[in-house]
Amino acid sequence: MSLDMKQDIPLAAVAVDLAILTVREDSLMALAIRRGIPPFKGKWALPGGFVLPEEDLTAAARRELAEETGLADFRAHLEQLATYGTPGRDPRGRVVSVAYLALAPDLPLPSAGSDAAAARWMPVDDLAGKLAFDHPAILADAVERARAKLEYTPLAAAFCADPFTIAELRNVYEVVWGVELDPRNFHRKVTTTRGFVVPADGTTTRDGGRPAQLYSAGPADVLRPPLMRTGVTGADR
Amino acid sequence: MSLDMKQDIPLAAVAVDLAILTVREDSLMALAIRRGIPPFKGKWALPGGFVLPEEDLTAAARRELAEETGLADFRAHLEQLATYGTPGRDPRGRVVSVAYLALAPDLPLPSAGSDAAAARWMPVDDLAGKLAFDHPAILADAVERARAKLEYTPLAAAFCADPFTIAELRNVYEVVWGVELDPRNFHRKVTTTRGFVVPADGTTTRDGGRPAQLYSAGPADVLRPPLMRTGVTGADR
DNA sequence: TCAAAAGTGTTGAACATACACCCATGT
DNA sequence: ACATGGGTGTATGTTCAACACTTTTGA
Repeated sequence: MSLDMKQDIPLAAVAVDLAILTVREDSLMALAIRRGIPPFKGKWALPGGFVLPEEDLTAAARRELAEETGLADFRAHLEQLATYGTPGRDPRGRVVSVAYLALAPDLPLPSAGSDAAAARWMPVDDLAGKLAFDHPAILADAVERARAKLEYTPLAAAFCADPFTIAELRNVYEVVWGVELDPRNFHRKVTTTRGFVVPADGTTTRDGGRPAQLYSAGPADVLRPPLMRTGVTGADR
Repeated sequence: MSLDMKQDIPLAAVAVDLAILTVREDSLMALAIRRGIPPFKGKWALPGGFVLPEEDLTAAARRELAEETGLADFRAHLEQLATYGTPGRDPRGRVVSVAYLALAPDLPLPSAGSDAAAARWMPVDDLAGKLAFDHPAILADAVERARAKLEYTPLAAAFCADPFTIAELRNVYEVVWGVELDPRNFHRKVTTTRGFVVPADGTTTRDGGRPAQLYSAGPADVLRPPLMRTGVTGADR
């Protein structure tokens, strides 16, 4: 059953790397680990590791996510980002890395992972020049994907601890996009778009001022209709 | 330098598979090959092959594209789609496949590829139940990606032979989306969106009726501004 | 002359933006 | 009382969808 028995098929190591993003205060952050082993020992990198022989790619990503964040049931959106396999991207040899994008609320400071000397949130802007391997490119692609996805999916809620206020959700957009949004129009848009958010029990004054209604993310599989327009006309949707 | 010298890192074969889509007459088609070698000999599959030891993933995809279509400089849009690595997806052993999506104009019937007994365009709907491996899932993802990308990028032109008429471009949307678009509104929308298409020399009557102005795809790197709306309000763009 | 497709003008509805204004809390 | 943020109402502009109408060819 082994591949190399059949004929001369080149082999490679397969890894997963994770770009775990969160919104903290007023900047977009990513989880970085300081590498405890060569190559690039002592440098910062995205969390990741090799895929086990009988392990699915997504399972490997979930495992790394749990390991690196230190939380067993870390609630986060996880999706495949892209695969990076340029020869020479890893000095150890041919390594093809499947990168995953995770969006997480700004909750627990991760305790140091097993094989990581240190793990911490760092602003993506600071991180761009610090990362080992081709991780700067992976991170850049991750940020771009996240920015784009906020435009046409209700995914922003993945950055918020549940339940959240509309203002907290708005802050996600403002930080990720680097723009200011009108609180009143944003409130209307988000609350009137069916399936985007659903009211939760209670209110909070943690943001100051008048108590704010709490919300949860809408059911994941609910259709999110005119969040986006046709863009080319005439489609009757 | 070999990986297995360092420690026990599991290895896998890395392949690329191509979902090459085109719009023919009135249906969306994909290029399929009839497999000439086991496994699944005689069954239909997406074109693909193993990545060479010192070959970049994109280069492997381009190589396969050229090989399978039989054209050296096959003009087509090519982008990475997703990576499929579930254990057992290939009976020969652990094979991680990086799938690429290609959008091509309906031009030359491909001559049979090297290791393919036959290669032909087939409607994606017919193909769904016929493909080997997990290729039905790959094709489904490819079609979904293509559908989505038409909504917010000027990519439809990749399906058209250059230069093309607005009606031909409209046909792409109608076939890919399975909807009817108003020719008049579509014409206005496409021609007034800056950077989407640029007028080419001459006109044609190949579609019958009054001569139609010919167009080419807009410069790839031109910004495609409000092809999509903010979707969440307030961003001043 | 007629069919067929290209292309323009126009109108009402839907939606986005901007902003006036009121509400409910903590201090 | 007043500062702070939550939330609603409303006017104005832009875009979309529907469709009447004119233009230019081939048969």
